[in-house]
Formats: sequence, C-alpha cells, structure tokens
Amino acid sequence: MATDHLPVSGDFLNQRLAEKGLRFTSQRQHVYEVLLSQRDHPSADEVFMRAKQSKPEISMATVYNSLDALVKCGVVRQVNVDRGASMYCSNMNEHAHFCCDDCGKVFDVNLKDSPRVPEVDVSGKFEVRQIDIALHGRCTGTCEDCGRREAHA
Amino acid sequence: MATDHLPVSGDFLNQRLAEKGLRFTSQRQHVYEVLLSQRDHPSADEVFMRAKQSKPEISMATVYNSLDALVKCGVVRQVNVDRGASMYCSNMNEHAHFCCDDCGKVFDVNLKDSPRVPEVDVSGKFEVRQIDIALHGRCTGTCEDCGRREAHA
DNA sequence: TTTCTATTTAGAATTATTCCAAGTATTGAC
DNA sequence: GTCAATACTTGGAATAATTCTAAATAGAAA
Ligand SMILES: [Mn+2]
Ligand SMILES: [Mn+2]
Ligand SMILES: [Zn+2]
Ligand SMILES: [Zn+2]
Repeated sequence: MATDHLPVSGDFLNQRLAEKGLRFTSQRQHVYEVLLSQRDHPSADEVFMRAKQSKPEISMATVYNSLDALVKCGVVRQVNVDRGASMYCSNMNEHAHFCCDDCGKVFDVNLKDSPRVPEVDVSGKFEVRQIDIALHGRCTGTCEDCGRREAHA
Repeated sequence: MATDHLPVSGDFLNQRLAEKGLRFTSQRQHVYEVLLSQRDHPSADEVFMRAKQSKPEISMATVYNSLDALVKCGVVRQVNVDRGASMYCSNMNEHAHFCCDDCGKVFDVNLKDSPRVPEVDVSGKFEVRQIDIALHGRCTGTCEDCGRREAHA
C-alpha cells in the first residue's frame, strides 16, 4: 500500500525540506528512515534509541530538531493522544489514530469512505491545515501487549 | 447554550463520580467549578493557580488527581494538541478543537450537521468510547494574542 | 575562498507529570 | 455512633519530556 521507501526517501525528502527552506542533512534523512522502517508510533526517545543503532553519534536534541523539521515539511505526523510523550507517524495516508486507554498503544485506523473528514464550521476565522482524529477506547479481544498500564476488565 | 452551572455542579458531579465509584470531594468540586467558570482551555498548572485563589491549601497533586477523576467520569475533556501540557475543557457539547500553530491558543469549533463524527473502520478490534478531533492551522485576521510563539507571516 | 547562516552536539535547565509516605476524610459493617 | 477498611489529599521528592545554550561544524551564497 505505502510505496516502498528506504531508497526513495533521499530525493523525496530533499525536495520537501527545500520547499520549506529547510536543509537536507544526514541526520534528518536518518531519522526519517528510522520512522519509515518501523511504522509503529515511536516517541522521540524511541526514535533516538533506534537512530543511535546505526548512527551512534546522533544527539537527542537533533532528534527533536529532525522530527520538527519532518513534521514541518509534511512527511511525518506528530501524534498527541495523552499526557505522555508525543508520538510520530510516517504514514501520510489519510487515517485516524486509535489509542487504547488500557495499554496505551496507538493503532492506525482507516476512515470510511466519504465524507472522509468531518465538516467543521470555522467560518473564516481559522485557516485549517491539518485535521487530527484520535479515537479513545480499549482494544477488544486478544491484545497481547495489553494490560501494561492496567489490565482490561 | 450551556446550562448555567455554578449552583448545579454539586449534585450533577456527585452523581457522575458515583457512577464510576469515585468519591465526591470538595477539591474535585472546586476544580470542576474552576473549569466551568472560565471556559478557555487551561493547563493543569493554570487550573492549579486559579483553584488556589479561593482554596489556597489545594495541592498540585490533587489538581492532577481531580482532573483525572473529572475526565474519567465524563464531565471534562482532556485536550492534547501538541508537545506542551494537556489542556482541559468543560464544554461537553460535541465540538472539535482548533489549535493555532502560531499563538498556541485553542478554540472550540462546531462540527457541521450530520454526519457529526467521521465514520471510521474499526472492524471489531476496538471499542471506541470517544472521538477527539483537533484542527491545526493559524488564526486569520485579528487575533490579538497571536504571535506569542512566533509572528504570523 | 570568505562569509553568512543553518544545523548539530553535549549537557544544563526547565517544564510537566508522577510517585511517595504520612495524615485526613469517607464509607460500610457492626 | 464506633471501628476498620479504603479512598483521598498533601508537600515534596523524583522522574520524564522537552527546550535551551554556547561552541563546533557544515552548507550555501558571494
Ligand atoms: Mn499513524
Ligand atoms: Mn473545548
Ligand atoms: Zn489495549
Ligand atoms: Zn494565532
């Protein structure tokens, strides 16, 4: 479904960064590839740990900087579901996020066909650039990792 | 539009808390009234500062506890729009949140008529309890407080 | 090359949230 | 009502998450 990534990210990212006046750097590319290669929803700290595996000299500050740059140029989404750390999502297809209030995991969920996005009344006072839809609840059935935060009822 | 509140919150809140097995306390009532009396979207810290004005002995830990209790029993919504502190909203009418990426302020925006919520495909794997819709962009026109984070273009 | 600016880095600093242990209040059983 | 059990509150310490800073480096422009 998603176009396969690792080789394509260079040129693509380069162009997207340039459009926003941001420079293409090896750190930003690396952070992007970390996000593409494992499409769960890691926090900045998790991205940092993964990034260090093949680029041990990268710093936490640079991970934050890179994540901000990737979000700003529109190749990554920042996901805020609770009081914990922000998470990052490299799936730019239109989708919503389901957050299990028991285990804390975040899953992509597809929006059903039209209307894909809610019609909102912003009556000229706001210029909307992005819509984030977060669903809260609990995973049903067999969620193996569930119960981290507290066991399901 | 919203039923006027300060006198009504006691019994109402008492019942909602009881439904979840939570106790009614003066602190929780007070935090709730703080949220009802100024319907912007304060952070826990802002709630703490407001709450202290008429109840100086209240603690930060209790504010967090109370906010959690109010959210859990469904009389307050927790709003997470970015990496900053969570915000709290006592407007339980169906609405979405617009967050200005320049000034950081959060505004209630109404969803247009049906379908009010997006149809999502959760195919039996998730039990959805709540849907949070956050719009990002920038306020247009005359937003006096805008430019705190950085000036509009 | 020289200059200018953006980016990276380590670590300090700050902010946000949670944890803890002791005291207090509330509930339910008797 | 008394008593025990449990929930809640409190201040402060601890932790987690994010931002800041100042110096070094790298990239782009002149
Ligand atoms: Mn996602
Ligand atoms: Mn609101
Ligand atoms: Zn779960
Ligand atoms: Zn604004």
